Amino acid sequence: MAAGGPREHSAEQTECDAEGRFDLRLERGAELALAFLADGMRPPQVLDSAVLGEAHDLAPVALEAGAAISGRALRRYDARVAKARDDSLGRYDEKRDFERTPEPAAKRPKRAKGAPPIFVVHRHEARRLHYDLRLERAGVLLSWAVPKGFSYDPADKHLAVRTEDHPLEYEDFHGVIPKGEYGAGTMQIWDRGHVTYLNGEGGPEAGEVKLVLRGRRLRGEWHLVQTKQGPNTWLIFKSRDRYAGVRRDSVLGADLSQAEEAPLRREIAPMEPGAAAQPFTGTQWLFEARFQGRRVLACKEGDEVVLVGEKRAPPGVLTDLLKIRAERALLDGVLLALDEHERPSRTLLEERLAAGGAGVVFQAFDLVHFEDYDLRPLPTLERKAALRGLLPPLAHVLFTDHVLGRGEDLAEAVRAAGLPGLIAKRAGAPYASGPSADWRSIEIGVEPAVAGVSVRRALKKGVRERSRSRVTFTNPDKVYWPAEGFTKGDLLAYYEQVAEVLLPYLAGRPIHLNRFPDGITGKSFYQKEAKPGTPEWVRTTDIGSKSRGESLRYMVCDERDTLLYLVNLGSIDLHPWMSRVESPDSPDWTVIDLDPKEAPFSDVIRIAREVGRLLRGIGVKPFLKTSGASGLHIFVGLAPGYDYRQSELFAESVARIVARELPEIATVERSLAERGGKVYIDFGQNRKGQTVVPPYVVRPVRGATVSTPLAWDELEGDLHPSHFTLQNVPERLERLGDLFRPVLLEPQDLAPAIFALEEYWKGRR
DNA sequence: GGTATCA
DNA sequence: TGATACCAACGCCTT
DNA sequence: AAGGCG
Ligand SMILES: [Mn+2]
Ligand SMILES: [Mn+2]
Repeated sequence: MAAGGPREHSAEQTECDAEGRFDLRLERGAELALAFLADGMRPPQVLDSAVLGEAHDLAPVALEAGAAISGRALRRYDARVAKARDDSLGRYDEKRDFERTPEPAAKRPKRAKGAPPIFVVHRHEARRLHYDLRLERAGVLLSWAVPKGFSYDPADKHLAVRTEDHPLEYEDFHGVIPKGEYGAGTMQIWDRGHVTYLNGEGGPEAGEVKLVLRGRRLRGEWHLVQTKQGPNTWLIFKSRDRYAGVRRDSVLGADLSQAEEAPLRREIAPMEPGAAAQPFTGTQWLFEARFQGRRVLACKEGDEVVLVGEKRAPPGVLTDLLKIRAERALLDGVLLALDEHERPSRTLLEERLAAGGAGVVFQAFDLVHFEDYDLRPLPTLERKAALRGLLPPLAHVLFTDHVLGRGEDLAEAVRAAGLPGLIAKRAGAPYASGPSADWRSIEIGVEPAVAGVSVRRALKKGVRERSRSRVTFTNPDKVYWPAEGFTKGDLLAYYEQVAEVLLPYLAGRPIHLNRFPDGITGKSFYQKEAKPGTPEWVRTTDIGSKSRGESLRYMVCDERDTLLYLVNLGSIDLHPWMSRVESPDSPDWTVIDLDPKEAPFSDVIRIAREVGRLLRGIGVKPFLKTSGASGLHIFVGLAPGYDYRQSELFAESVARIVARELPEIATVERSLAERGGKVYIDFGQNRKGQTVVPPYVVRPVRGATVSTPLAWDELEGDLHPSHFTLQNVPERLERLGDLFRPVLLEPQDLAPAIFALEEYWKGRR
């Protein structure tokens, strides 16, 4: 093309200009950053104080020295500790007066030769709560103090301070160490079991220990790594294996301490209801819906999965069973097939089993055995918690949820859903064989299900209804998402469900509405002002407007009813300010918004990783979520007192640095035409009166996607915003909790980060 | 989506 | 009473 | 002053 030459040339020109501007703007950013440090922010001490903050209770010398002395003091202290440990247990004896402490003196008893080494974790309520991990090696217990405890999320790296070796007898010790003695406070055995060293027994000396732990809380592969800080400063984190994933400190997130160590026996007689009953309410009981299907025990042992006594095992169920978080497990449940109304059908089940098993799912409701433990002695509630933790999200193996106490409410919901009945289970009862009085079958009169209302939805809805809302819902059947068929009622039901976790991100903040009274394909409009006719219980606040001189009466969504009112107005997502009425000029978070427009989502992922890496590198903890539309949001919670200018400048510096590091795929260019298929790193939302959607709001786009907090290690190839919708986010929330909550609860100081960012920038240039 | 106004 | 009209944001930047 | 952008 004739015009190709000149156009190419001008593109080059533009790029040159852009590069030039980048540098200039970055310079300016750095200067301004310095300027507000001078503005009275505290001097930078974050890098060392972060370490001290973690370690100071465990390193008395560092504590005395105070924050100012920083990492050097720690290293000196560590060196002394290391030297003193030359005689492995010498230091242990030295610290203790055995006339006063109940702890065992070091005698080095012999263990049976060839016995597998053990580990024990003490929960130690000393000056500060911590967990002492002790590993048997060469006749002593190597010990680490872990202040923040353990996490099954491999992204969580927790400080572990190497402490003096303890004698083997300590594995059985628990009790109270008297005041004035070393480590005064209560010491409990939190977990124990066997350990295998994956990289040999020399790991502790080499600065890296890879372990497999087999306990009731800690299981699977863990990794201890010595840091550069000093010989006693280590990190412990979960390695990736079948148990890894969620942030919790015990495998399955359940208390298995009362389980009985035993081999797996698959030929048990399943527990049955002892008698029938009418719907009732009772605090000792939990209630599950009863599904029409085929009762079966599912067994996994290594790579072998079977449905006990069922020859026609559906392949989808079997492959899903391979994915549960256990080497060995026995699950109790029913095989079922759902018709087009999501209602289980026996005839359909028989048909589908005969046809090879497609469309058949296993609805699990109990966990009988897990790894080395017979769970039958555990209370029903604990077994269900274990089962919930055992199951990652699977298409063919599903968790049967329950309600506590309110059997009559569930009966209502179940009746509306067209299911045959309930099972009541005594919450504290063990798992028995055969009929038991601790399970009761509850029949309810079948009523034809309301057309179009799915079983799951009806169950949730019915059980939820209790506190009368002040909001009357209009047009609940209006279709808001034509492609998916989701209605305004679905949207309201979603928000009712997540209100509790969403509200903290809305409370106290003026709110902008983007209303879609005719669904996502209809016309929409923005609204800030509370119109006359707004219920008097909706909180409002007057905020001056520059362009029109007068002030506007903004709404503030403090409560659940306000939320539902706003949603009923046709608001699909909600747009709260980043600052609150009480401090309107001080944002509570900084956001970096990644907008792909044309760019592939894999580019967004790469850029987000880079932003995360940079932020962590300057000492702040970033939080990640999907925007719900097409991109990602990275949030940093802010300590009180920063203004929008500082917040934006910080975001701008980060955005420009990352755009410069990934020039092929990232840009800070605001004009769509100039972006050229790159991901837009938008820092400009950090202004007063601008908004970015908070987590858990539904977006007015195809798929009814939800802005969903993510763990950083979910940033992988097949991640996509479309995976998180109004249908599945409540379940995810139930499973993972609110990953974003630290943004509000653990706000961070920007000043040290800005200083570190400058250092970083200078070093890079 | 809600309200005012009109026939 | 039902049908219909009308209304519901803004700041900042580029051209 | 108008249009783009979020
Ligand atoms: Mn301790
Ligand atoms: Mn965005």
